[in-house]
Amino acid sequence: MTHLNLQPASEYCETNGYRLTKPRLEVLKIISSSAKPIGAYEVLEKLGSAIKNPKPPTVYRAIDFWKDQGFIHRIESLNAYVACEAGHRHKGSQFMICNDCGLVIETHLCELPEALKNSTIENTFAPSRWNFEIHGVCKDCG
Amino acid sequence: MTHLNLQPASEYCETNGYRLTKPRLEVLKIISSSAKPIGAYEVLEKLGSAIKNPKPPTVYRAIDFWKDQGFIHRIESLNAYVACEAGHRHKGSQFMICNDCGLVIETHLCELPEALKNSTIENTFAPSRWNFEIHGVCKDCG
DNA sequence: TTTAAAATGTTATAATATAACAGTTTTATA
DNA sequence: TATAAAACTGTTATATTATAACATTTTAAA
Repeated sequence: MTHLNLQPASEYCETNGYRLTKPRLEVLKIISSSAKPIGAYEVLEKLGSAIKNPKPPTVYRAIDFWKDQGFIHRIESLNAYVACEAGHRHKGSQFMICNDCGLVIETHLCELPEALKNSTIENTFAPSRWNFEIHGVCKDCG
Repeated sequence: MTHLNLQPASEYCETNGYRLTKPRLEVLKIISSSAKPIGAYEVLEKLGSAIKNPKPPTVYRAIDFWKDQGFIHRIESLNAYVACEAGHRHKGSQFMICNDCGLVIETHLCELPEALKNSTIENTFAPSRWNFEIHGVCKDCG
């Protein structure tokens, strides 16, 4: 268990009129408890101990819900999901992914880096969301 | 057809002792000719007019080959592939993806942006490759 | 308190990707 | 130039990831 504080999610649902249902709660627990990004079908397996014979749509719905609300992120290069470390909605995500041990470090930027901002302005492109995935080797593996 | 200059790829193979086989050539042609990122199974369909009854592994092998050599990139958030616009190997990719029309603009950075570099150094993480995908709206759609 | 909205349950299937192994083509070397 | 090794392709099957479609249940609102 890395960081299992479900209160923000719970409060968020309360405040915004979303239901904190059992599938949602359990899926968030599973993803938040995972030290590493976790695949949807691994979540599904684990979900089996809280919910009787769950099916893929149950997992994907909950994943989509939390993703939309910014509580989890999808690591595109791994087809896997991680709990957001920031605990708030943000437009962009940055991850450093260790190719050796699978550790993922989320870094926090509130803005697009200048170099990219400049290039988007040059191209007159209006960015709304972004996802940066940096692969490499973490300090323990390096 | 956006930019169908196959000579660099051909020369690259020549120089490095790789074979420019029919499946490789045709797959590169198809991806290079596409104005938008193209999915593997769409490549497979198109490949049917050059090669008799091709199968997924044929496409994926060629895709993996060109990807490894840096001639094409995978857009992770779209499960699709584009020809590299830089025409050289580079450690990182940056894309701006229009959510309206699907246009993808590849931008060229030789280095990680400072803001990210700093955060990787802080975390003592050694980056080797990266992929940045920025979604938004292009000037024609905006 | 019934109605609408939100959410789940369930079955089936779509979309993306790879494993495994036989066969072929090319290259290197004897 | 014969032959062996390496690189590459062909083919069958299947794994992995994700969603469509529709019936049912739960909750909130009128």
